[in-house]
Order: sequence, then structure tokens, then C-alpha cells
Amino acid sequence: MEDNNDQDNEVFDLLKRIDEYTWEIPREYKPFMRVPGRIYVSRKMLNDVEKQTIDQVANVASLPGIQKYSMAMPDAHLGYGFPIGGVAAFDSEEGVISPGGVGFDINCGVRLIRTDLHVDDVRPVIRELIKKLFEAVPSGLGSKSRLRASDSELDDAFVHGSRWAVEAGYGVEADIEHCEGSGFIEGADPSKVSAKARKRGKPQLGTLGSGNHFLEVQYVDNIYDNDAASVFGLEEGQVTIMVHCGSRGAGHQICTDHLRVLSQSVKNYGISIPDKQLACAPATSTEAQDYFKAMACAANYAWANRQIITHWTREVFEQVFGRDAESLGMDLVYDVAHNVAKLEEHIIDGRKKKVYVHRKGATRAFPPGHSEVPRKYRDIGQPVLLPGSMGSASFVLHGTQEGMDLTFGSACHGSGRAMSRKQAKGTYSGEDVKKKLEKMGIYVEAMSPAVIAEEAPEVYKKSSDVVDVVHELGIARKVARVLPMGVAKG
DNA sequence: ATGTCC
Repeated sequence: MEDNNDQDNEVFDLLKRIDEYTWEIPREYKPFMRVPGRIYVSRKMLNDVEKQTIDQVANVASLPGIQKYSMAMPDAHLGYGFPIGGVAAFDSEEGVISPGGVGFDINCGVRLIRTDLHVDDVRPVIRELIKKLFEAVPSGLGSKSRLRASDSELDDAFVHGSRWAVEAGYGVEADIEHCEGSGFIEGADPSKVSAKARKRGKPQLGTLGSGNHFLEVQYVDNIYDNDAASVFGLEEGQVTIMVHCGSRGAGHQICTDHLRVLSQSVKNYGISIPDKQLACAPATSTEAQDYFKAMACAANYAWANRQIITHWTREVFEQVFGRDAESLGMDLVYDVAHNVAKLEEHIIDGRKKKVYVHRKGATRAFPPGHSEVPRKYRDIGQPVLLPGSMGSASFVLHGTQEGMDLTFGSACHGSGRAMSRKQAKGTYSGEDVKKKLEKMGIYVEAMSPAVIAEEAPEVYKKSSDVVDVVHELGIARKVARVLPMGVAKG
């Protein structure tokens, strides 16, 4: 124990070990906890979980109507109010809805596109491919799209998500089926979106954004489950494309606008919260429902956004390989949200119950047989897409019944930051990181060197460690690993 | 994550 510092000892003292990957924060830890907290992490990785993150898990447990546990995935770290990597479900009648449980980048998410191309077909043209993708898909902070959406198109994107984009010519019908929830959330109401959010969102529909968002050309280097991989259309050596982005300024503004309202609701409804950042309102209240209707608009916008990017990506591949996207086998494998709240039915204490599941930096992972899993994948379970950081592996998993029972059908969302952006910028130079990645065979095209430094592989937790916990715990099971060949980012 | 404070 002498190698543990003070923080570690403190953390160990307050947690109760349930099994190899399950650590409980007992209700006794804080007087306001309505349910215990649960952190799913290996003992080794527990050393990296900050005390502040554990306190956030405990704080979430104070919110009215919370079910079972306030949970944190192995990649959990400090967030706004709720931890990033947090999962919490609230009774749809007695519970609350909280923007902090979704995050600012509403429906930040990931999609995976397969191809029939082999890694050897793509290596020789990777620079050209990435350069063209970088040109075709606007990226960077405040970037504007080459799509000029009208007000009515923006409304349609807000309400219909992926379907709007496909019907506007940006994709094919099968793309819609292969999105979580068919690429939209019901109940979106654009009248709950401020003029300011509309103004920010309108020129950005069809942009990648900045930070850890990326468009990556990858190849499948390892298959863990042949049957599942085959059903998902994946095989070793095959080239895939991953898109990681969200709802841009629109989602950010929607979160900001409604946080202001809900921080007042907390007082109006007499809800006692240990942290102002946990602003919320009773799920049935007008304020909470208005947030949910606006949040759904942002979520749908993000699905439309990833769909438009998919279309432009296909166009670039068509140009470079001189064949149409269909003959290149460029089907959408799946698209998942990892920052969203959803009204779902779960079995709790043996009874079916409707709950608002808040997943913030956590991915839905529904089991085999679930009606929301596309027919094609029904026997396997929902594809769960976990992006790695720039230059590191990404993973494809599938949902399980254990996940449904244990975590409201949720898994982690990726690797999780281990160093702050500021610290990363002070430690690494963008040019050096770019050169290092090139030596590893990964070509990076980015808007600014600072973003490359902020996203250096070293500033993230090892994605394989995080994925292994999820796999061993059984809340999602590994199907395939993909490695980057080239990446375009903000 | 984010026109990194209208």
C-alpha cells in the first residue's frame, strides 16, 4: 500500500468492492444519496479515477426518482455536474430530467461505414484520400458548411434527423435503419429552440467540428467474434470509415439556454441539489419537457449532420477509386449516440418501468432480440461503437442481456481523457505529434497544430483497457478492433 | 464539446 498516494487511499476507503469490476459508493458516503453509486472499473484503473469524479457519481445519486444506481463507466472522468462516462435513469413520473446528464454536445456520437476495399488498396492513396476528405467535410471551431440549409430544412433536420438528410439526397434508405432509433428521437419541437441556437446551427449542418471529433479511414486488424463480425459485415484487412461528431453550436446553445431555465426550476420546485451544475426539473414539468423537446432537436440535428458527412465521404471515395459507393460496399454499419437522454422501458425490480436514461459519454448497448436493434443484427445485439483517440484503436462490440440488466443497456463511449486540453498543449507540440503518427503509418490532416497536441494519443486512457472492462463485465462484448490509417479533424 | 464571456 506504500505506493498509493493520499488520494488513492481516500478513494479505496470509501468504495466497497462488489466483484472484480464493480465498485460501490455506499449510500452512507453522503447523506443526500438516494441510491448507491457504482463504478465499473478494474482495480488497476481505479487509481486513475479522480476523487472529484467519484463525488460527481455520488451527487447524481441525490436526484429525485433515480433508479438502482448512479453509474460510471471505466472511462469516466470529471464533467459538468454529471461525470462524463455516467449513466443514470430516472422514473418518468417521479424523476427528473437534467441537461448535465446529457452534456453540452448533445448527441455527440459515432458511425461506422464499411467498405469492400482492402487495406492494401487504400495505403497507396491514403494521403490523397485524407486531403480530399478534409476538403469535402468542413472542420474546425466555428466552421461553416457548404450546404446552405434554409429555415424549413433546419426544422426538418430538427424533427426528422437522418430521414430528412436521406430524403434530401444525402444517403440511402438503409442508412436510416442502421442508426440508433432510426436516427431520430420522437417529440422534437423546434419551437423550443431559441433563435440564437438556430442561428448557430443553420450554417453548421454538415460540419465535423473540433476537439476529439474526427473522420477516420481505418482497417479491421482483429476479429474477436467471427459470427457477429460477419453479421455486421466486417472482416480482417477490410477498410472502414469512422465519423465522430455531434450537434455543433446548435446543441451547445440548446444546452446553455435550457440550463438557465432549469437552474431556476430547481428553486421553484424545491429540489435540493448538492451541485448547481445538476440543474434539473421534474420529468413531467413543462420546463423539463421543453428541454427534452429541444434536446431531441439537437440529437436529430446531429444524426442529420453525420448523414450528410457520410454522403460527402462516399463521394470522395467514388472520386478516388472511380467506382460508385454501392459497388465499393460503403454501407453504414451503425450509428450510436453517446450524449443523450432517452425515454426507455426497462425491467427494474422485476417490473417494467418507463425511465429517462441519461447517457453522458456512454453508449446505448441493447441486447439480442430487442425490438430497437435492426432486424439484420437482431440475433447478435446492437453494434456498439467505441472510438479511440487520434492514432489509437477503435472497437466494435455488441450489446448483451447482462448490459440490459446491469446498466440500463449501456456501455462506455471510448477511452476517456487522462490529461486536460491545456496540459496537453503545454506538453506536446502538434507538429511533433503529427510526425510521430506518420512514422506509425497514420496520416493526419488537421485545421490547427494545437488540436493535434490536445488530441495526442498519450493524453487519453488506453482504449483497450476500457474496452476490456466492459467486455469482461459482459455489458457489451468485443466483435472487432480497427486501426487508423488516416484522420481528418478540426 | 463550444463563435473557449454579448
